[in-house]
Formats: sequence, C-alpha cells, structure tokens
Amino acid sequence: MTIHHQPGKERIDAVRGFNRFYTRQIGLLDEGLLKSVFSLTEARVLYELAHRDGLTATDLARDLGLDPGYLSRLLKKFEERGLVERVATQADARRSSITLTPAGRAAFAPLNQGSHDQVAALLDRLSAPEQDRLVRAMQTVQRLLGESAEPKVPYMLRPLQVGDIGWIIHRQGLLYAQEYGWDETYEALVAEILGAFVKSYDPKWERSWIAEREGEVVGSVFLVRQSDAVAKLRLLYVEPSARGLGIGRRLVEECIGFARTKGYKTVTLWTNDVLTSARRIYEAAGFKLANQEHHHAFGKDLVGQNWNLEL
Amino acid sequence: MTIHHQPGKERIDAVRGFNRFYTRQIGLLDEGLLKSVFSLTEARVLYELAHRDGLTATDLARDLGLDPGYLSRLLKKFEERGLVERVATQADARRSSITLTPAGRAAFAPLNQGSHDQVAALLDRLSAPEQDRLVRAMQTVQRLLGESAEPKVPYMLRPLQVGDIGWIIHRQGLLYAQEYGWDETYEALVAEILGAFVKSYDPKWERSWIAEREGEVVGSVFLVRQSDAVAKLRLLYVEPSARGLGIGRRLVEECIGFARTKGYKTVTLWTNDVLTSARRIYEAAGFKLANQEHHHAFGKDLVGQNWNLEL
DNA sequence: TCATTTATTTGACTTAGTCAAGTATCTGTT
DNA sequence: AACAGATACTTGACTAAGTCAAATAAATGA
Repeated sequence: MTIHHQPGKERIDAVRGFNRFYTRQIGLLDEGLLKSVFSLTEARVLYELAHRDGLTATDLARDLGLDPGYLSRLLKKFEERGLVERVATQADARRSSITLTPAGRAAFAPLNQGSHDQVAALLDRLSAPEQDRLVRAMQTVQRLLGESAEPKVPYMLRPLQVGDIGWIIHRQGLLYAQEYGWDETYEALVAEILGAFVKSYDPKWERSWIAEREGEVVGSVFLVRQSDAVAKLRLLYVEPSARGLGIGRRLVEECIGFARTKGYKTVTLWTNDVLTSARRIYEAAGFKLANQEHHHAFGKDLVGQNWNLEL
Repeated sequence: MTIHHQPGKERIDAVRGFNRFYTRQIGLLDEGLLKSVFSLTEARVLYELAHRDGLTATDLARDLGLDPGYLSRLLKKFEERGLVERVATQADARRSSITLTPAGRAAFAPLNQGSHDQVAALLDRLSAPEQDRLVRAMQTVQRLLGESAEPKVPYMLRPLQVGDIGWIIHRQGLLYAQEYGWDETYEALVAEILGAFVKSYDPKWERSWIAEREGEVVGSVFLVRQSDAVAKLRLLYVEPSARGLGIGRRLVEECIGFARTKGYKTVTLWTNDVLTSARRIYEAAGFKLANQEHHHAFGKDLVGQNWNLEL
C-alpha cells in the first residue's frame, strides 16, 4: 500500500515557481536554435530519430506529445527533402519504421552541435562542483517525476569511503528523530560509534558494508570485533526509499558470512524493540533474543534487546 | 577571479536530457490548462500581473520572453475585455503600469486553481520525503541557473538541530579530503568530537552555532569548556560556496562574545598550519600563536598549532 | 535644438498546431 | 470465415499564435 501525503502549499508553490522558471529557461535555450531551417518541434523529432532506432510515427507522437496529423505532415516533408526514410514494418503494414538518411544526419549535426554548445556555455558559467550539483539535482527531479524506470542494478555494496560515516550519522539521526521521536543523543551515539570504528579499525577482523543505489547511500552495516570469539553487528540501517529490495537482509548476510570466514563463534547485536522491521531481519537470519531490559535513552523509554547468533 | 571549468560531455548530455524531459513535462502540465479561454501565454501574463505590481509592457516582454508587438495586442484584448487597466506612469508617459481589475482577478482565479491542483496531483504521487527531495532539487537547479539574485538574508545563525552533526561530519570529511588530501581518520575525529560534544553538552558553559543560507548548512563552530577559565573553540568550518560572506569571522566573534559573557579568561584552539584562511580569521580576532609542532595525522605530515586569546 | 534611444503600437504576414473525418490494416470473437 | 472494433496513419479545412518591420510618441543626452 502506498500512503499518499497531502502536499503542502509551500511545496506546490515551489514546484509551480520552478515550472515558470524552467519554461523561461527552455524558451531562452530554444531561441538560439531558432535560426536554423528547422522548427523547434522538427528539431525534437530529428533528435529522437538520431538517437533511437526503429521508431514509428506513433512512438514519436506519444513521446513528444505531438498531434498525429501534424507529425504526419512533418514526416512527409522530411521524406520529400530526403532526410528520412520510411519502411513499412513486416509485422504490421500500417506502421512504418522511420530512420534518418545520411542526409538527415548531416542536417541534424549542426543543430545538435548548436544545442550542445549552448548547454556547454551555460555550464561553463559554473564551477565544477556547481556543475555536479546541478546535474545531480536535475537527475533527482527526473527520477522523481519520470516514469522511474527501475535501475538495472537495484543496489550495490561497497566498502566505506570518506564522507560516508558523516552521511550515515546524518541520515540515522534524522530518520530515528522523525520515525520514533528520538532526540539528538542518538545521533551523537552513532557519531561516537562510527568515529571509534574508523579510528580503531582492524581490517583483518572488522568490516563495513555500504549499500549504494544510483549513486546514493541507501543502507549500511558495521561488524566489529568484541573478542576472539564474538563479533558485534552494529548500526544496521536502510533508507526508507530503498526498503523492500532486500538490502537489510543482504547486509546482515554479508556480516554473518564474514564472521564465519573469520572464525568467530558468535555474532551479537544490540537493538531496541521498537525497531520491528530490523528485528524481523535478525530473526530470519537465525538470531535468538538473549535478554532485554527497560532503559531510558534518546529522550524515550525503550526496551533494549541483545540478540545472538551462534555460528 | 572565477575559474572556468571545461564542462564534461556527460554533464552536457545530462543537462540536455533534462531539458528534453522537462520540455515534455511542461507540455503535459500545459495540456490540462488548455481547456480554458486563455492561451498559455495569456495565462503566463495573467500570472505575472496577479503576482507583481506596477509592471509595464516592457517588463512583461522581457521577463516572459515575448514579442512586444504580440504582447501589445494581447494586452489590448485584455483591456477591451475589462481584465486589465493601464495607467501611464507619471515619470514616463510612454510607459504604462498594468494592473489586473477585479474582473481580471476573477478570470485568473480558476486558471490559477487549475494549475495549483495539477501540481498538487503530481506531488500527491510522491511520499512526503520524496516531495521534499523534489522541491530541494528544483531549488538547487533554480539557484544555480537563475540570475542568482542575492538572498535577502545572506545567512543566519541558529542552534544545533538533529541531523546537523552528521551533516557537518560528512561535509568536513569530504572537504578536507578534497582540498588537503586528508584521509578518513579526520572524518572519524570530527565524529568523535561532535559525538562527545552532544553527549556531555553543558548549555550553561558551552554552545554551538550553525550558519544556514537558504535552508542549507554552510558553516559551524563549537565552543566547549576545558576548565573554569579556558574555553576551547573547535571545528570552525565554512562551505566553499558560502565563503566571502564573513561567516567564519562572525562565528568566531560569536564564540568570543559568549566566552566573555560566561567569564572565561582564555579562548584556545588547535588547528593546522595548512588551514590558512582559518588562521587569518583567528589572527584578525586577536588570537596569538602559542606553540606549534610537527605531527603525522590524517595521512599527512602536518604542523599543529595552538592559538590563544586572552579575554 | 536635434539626433538617438526607448516604449509601445500597428500592419502584413507565416507558421505551427488543432480537429474531425477519412483509409488501410490488424485483432479478437463468434 | 466474417465482421465489429481498434490502431496507425493521412488528409482537408481551419485558426490561434507568433514574427518582423515600420510607425509613432515620448524621453535623453550632447
């Protein structure tokens, strides 16, 4: 079930403001290209034809939001000028597959270059990190508003990098504050744990896994050595936006696998009973509840639990 | 001096891809509003008139990128329909200031509502955090591409909130890795310091200041109690994008002011000689170099320095 | 004062896009 | 096999939307 949230007025106004802004922005960019023989819509059609194969008129009309009649005439004109070729598909004689001729490609090239140069000039006004932020922000917008085609790789695991622990502290602090009302002392605890982890990190006995999805950190877990026989799993966390992909289970499995190969006898972990989805993962992995006790922390009354897995 | 960076091809392609995507997106949104009596351009003009005062035809043509002739006719039509009033400005009889009449406002209201509802429906498909991310990403794009009108308030100081310390750890870790090649142990050190700060925070004797600019954290500093007489300034930091606004100096001044009112005799701090811009701030504030020593940390050979300010 | 610039208007266009009614072909059902 | 829909385009008949150049009127600067 998807929960729908009443969007606030400020958000709506912000999006509308952006729409007005970008309408103008696109208008400005298009002006520069208006010098050419092609109209804007013609240029859009040529772009699609240059970049995708086996397109039919219907595909173009749908993807570019064009009137079929208008498009039909437009393609006819292109064909007369020798810019495109239409070949009826063998599967369906009503449709024809449209391709650019070499002459069509030649006509598109300066157009394409013009658009490229224009965007290059736009970007050139920004510093490299600003360009990066711009591109990332655009991709975020596109991902959220777009058809959100599932990424080919749902997620990948990688080792810790500079910036990760701060990010994880930030996200966990915010997340548990939002979801459970925990105060800033939880974020501070995470900071202390991770600071100490990196400082005393022993690659032979300890490890961390960061789950990344489309370049964003969406989960993590840390395994630290408590004694020769006991490894402790710490700070398992998965972004709400990336839940349901099995990332949590996978992270726990990686920990257990690592602990096995290193010869640990037990994996232990401490958690709180309110974290139900985490508990389900631990149970599924074979952990047993060893003991629990009431305690007051992070501004709440909580039940702390120790779980163990004998290997 | 601004350094220009040759934008990479992937970045240019990403921006062009976004432009195509958003061209379509705007087209989709506009389709829904096409039912009304007003054309898209008319609606844009009405929007501007409804939201800004004292506009002239030239202003409108410039801001919306319209042909003056076309706009002139459009406004004439509006005037005939009793939607707008034009009053020649007393300063310049060629210009006239255009305002919506009550009838004009009434005509605009359903249009406005339609656009509002459409965006609301678009947002409604997203969860609340996703909506937030969308809005933030749009604001980033707008800020980077826009005329970047200076924000009214260049920055503001506020106390620590949940999520801040993780963010600061994240940014400092990345920043010093990029600028000075420091390794992950610096980030870990920041994490330990801030974790301990929050954990043992004594509001009577200690304080933190977060500098925020347009909703983004762009700087911070922490003042901790070392003894009855000595306060220690820690982790002064300003985002590169927000430098030159005097944020660093302001943060240090706040620390000194706080230390004075609390009756501390000395403010001390530890830094490294490579952090030259920070050092300049300390010198300007009256700090004197007490001693320095070579040390190896964060993967580098460094010169650590202690600075003191007698109050 | 007079040449130039700026703000707006008007006339004469073109183009881009819409809408509805075709034709040809395919698909599923009986 | 036959036929009632769908689909994939095409064509005819429009009109709104936008452009360009020239004109007018007021301001500005030398």
